[in-house]
Amino acid sequence: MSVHLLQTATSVLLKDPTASLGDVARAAGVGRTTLHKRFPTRSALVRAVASDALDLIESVSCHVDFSRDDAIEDLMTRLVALGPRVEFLLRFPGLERDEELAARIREMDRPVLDLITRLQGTKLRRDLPAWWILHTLYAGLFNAWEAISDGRLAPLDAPRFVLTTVFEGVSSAGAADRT
Amino acid sequence: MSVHLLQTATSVLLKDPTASLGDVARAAGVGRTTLHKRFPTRSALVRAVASDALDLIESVSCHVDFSRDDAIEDLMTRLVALGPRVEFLLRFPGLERDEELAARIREMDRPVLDLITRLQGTKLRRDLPAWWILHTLYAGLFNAWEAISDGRLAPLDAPRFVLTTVFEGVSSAGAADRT
DNA sequence: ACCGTTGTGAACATGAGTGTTCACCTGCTG
DNA sequence: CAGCAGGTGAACACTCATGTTCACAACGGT
Repeated sequence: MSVHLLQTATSVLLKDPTASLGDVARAAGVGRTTLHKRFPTRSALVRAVASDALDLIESVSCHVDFSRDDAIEDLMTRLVALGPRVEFLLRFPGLERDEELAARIREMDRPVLDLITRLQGTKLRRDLPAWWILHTLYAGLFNAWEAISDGRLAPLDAPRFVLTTVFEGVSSAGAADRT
Repeated sequence: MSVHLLQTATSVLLKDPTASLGDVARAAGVGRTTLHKRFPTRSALVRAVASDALDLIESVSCHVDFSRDDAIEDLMTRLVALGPRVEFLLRFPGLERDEELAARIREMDRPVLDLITRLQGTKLRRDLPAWWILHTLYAGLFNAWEAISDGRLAPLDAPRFVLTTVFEGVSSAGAADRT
């Protein structure tokens, strides 16, 4: 019930961040009054959607063994599968102005940043800052989600696309030692 | 005068897509009435800003020799320098619903897509679709712009970051043949 | 000095989103 | 059956962005 409401709100607000609460309620098949009862204000709804996305990420990242060297591959594969629910976090405008959410996001990034920094000793290049690599990973996720929702990319192809692109790049030089 | 107005509108609307016309006018140091006189409606302003960004891109891409093999590097380097004015195009929500703008964007993408397809015969990997490579390039630009506006990345470092990351990836395997 | 242009502030009407209340209905439980 | 929790639509007041009009000031050209 309530979870379906959040899912609907996510997709509606993601497609049009200026959508009215009436639009959200109608899309979810509930009355606007009911929506207001569960989320008193618009910002409360937005916060709930974002918080739900963060919960989703946490529930995924706690299954990842960050001590393994292929932790990034594992994490990315799992994140790709989450799709729009999480895309909301990176895309919804003005979300970063909520200090509580921003803090949770930073806290969520920390283990990944640590992992990247550690792997820069072995498999990751050292001439790029860890934060840049992190953002590159996110950008790859973002690309995949967008392509999937546009129908251009099959969900099952997505992890491979993201990982090969981010790790090996689009130059054919890197592709040689893989084929 | 009018160009400065568009620049201000770009940055204000980029920071907060829901900013009111009053906010834009105040940031530009002009009266709201004046803004209304130049751009009768809000959507007219948005379209003008987007159109300005497209003009900017066209003025850059006409200096690029698309027959050269390093055309992508050239194009990316020039695009990175444009910064927020163009970021608006990729970021402002609902922009793709304007069919005229969408058509101009597609038309703008076409020569780049052709270039990518051609280069997939030589320097670009063939196991990824051209559109994916294009979006990966855009994602790199996006990352750079965001990092620059956050103050984390020096504008002069940006082209190198984007190009090495997109072409060679973040894995240290590709970095070996460069160092 | 006159006049057209351009920008400005003030004021107003309008519409939409929002938050709230209320009366009513439904289904479940004791 | 009574009571209660949860959902619903209707109606309301309120706020705010928006678009419009108008009168006034500044400026440049004639």
